[in-house]
Amino acid sequence: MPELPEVETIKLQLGKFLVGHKIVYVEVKNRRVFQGDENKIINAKVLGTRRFGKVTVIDLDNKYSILTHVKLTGQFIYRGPNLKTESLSNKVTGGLNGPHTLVIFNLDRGGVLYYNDVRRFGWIRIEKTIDVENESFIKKLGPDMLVLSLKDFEKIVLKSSRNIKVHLMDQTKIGGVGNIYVNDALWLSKINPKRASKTLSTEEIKLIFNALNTVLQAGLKYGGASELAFVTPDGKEGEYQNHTLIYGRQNKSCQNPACRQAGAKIEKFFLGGRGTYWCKICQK
DNA sequence: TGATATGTTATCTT
DNA sequence: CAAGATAACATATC
Repeated sequence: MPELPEVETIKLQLGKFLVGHKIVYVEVKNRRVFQGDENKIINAKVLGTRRFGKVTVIDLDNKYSILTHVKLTGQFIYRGPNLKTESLSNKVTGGLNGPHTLVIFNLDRGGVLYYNDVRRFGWIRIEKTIDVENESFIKKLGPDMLVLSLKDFEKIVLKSSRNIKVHLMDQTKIGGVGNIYVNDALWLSKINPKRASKTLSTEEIKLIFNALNTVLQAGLKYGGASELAFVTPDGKEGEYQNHTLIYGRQNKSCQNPACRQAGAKIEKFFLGGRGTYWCKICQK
């Protein structure tokens, strides 16, 4: 879930809800997840939000920024005056201020931002705004898939002999692409996930490039995929999990009519330790 | 009980 | 040294 569309959704909603709020105090319940000195952000006002790959950045008016990566199960949930409805998905693990709530940002005017994370893989860091782009993780990121040109994409693809699926998910090569959307994009472009990157033709690379943009835009339109733990900062779920093309569809028919006619079933196997879905009829 | 889970990284291997 | 492969991180759920 937290791939480019999910993180972009987090960025947009946090921007909408937090801008103008002042941070009054921060309760840190887990020191591994919250790295840095929370006192540096007290009394600071939120200016805006940015995204680098799967990292969200919250910029403050005192020259500091909050950087965060939600990894697999991190959740940001806002409650307060900028919210229209206070609905809360039951996917919010442990509820608000529950056993999995690791950080609570108390804001002015009665606003609160909760960070929940069941598996505690995610992190929140405090950095000077001027240092954000030199932060170790962000510095290593490849160009963001949403702004990458076809020409640059082709160069990146042709550089590796690994299978195309694992290569596309390498954040140091391209920022933002994860397992759900790469599976769907390779199905849409009719390319076998096992194909060695550098053996792909210019035509095939163009198909993958267009397919990736198509599925990422679909993910954005649906507010992300919530089939596991992802929830949006307004406390709701995304809908992309109900619209996947091949992800999660093992043993079901391929959605391509010709393959369905032939009785083909989606196969699941592992590539780079991650679940990979493949129709052996149409994905060559 | 064992397999699996959207991400990243440290640590081998090649 | 670099690229690639694999296990590990912590915990819940099926």
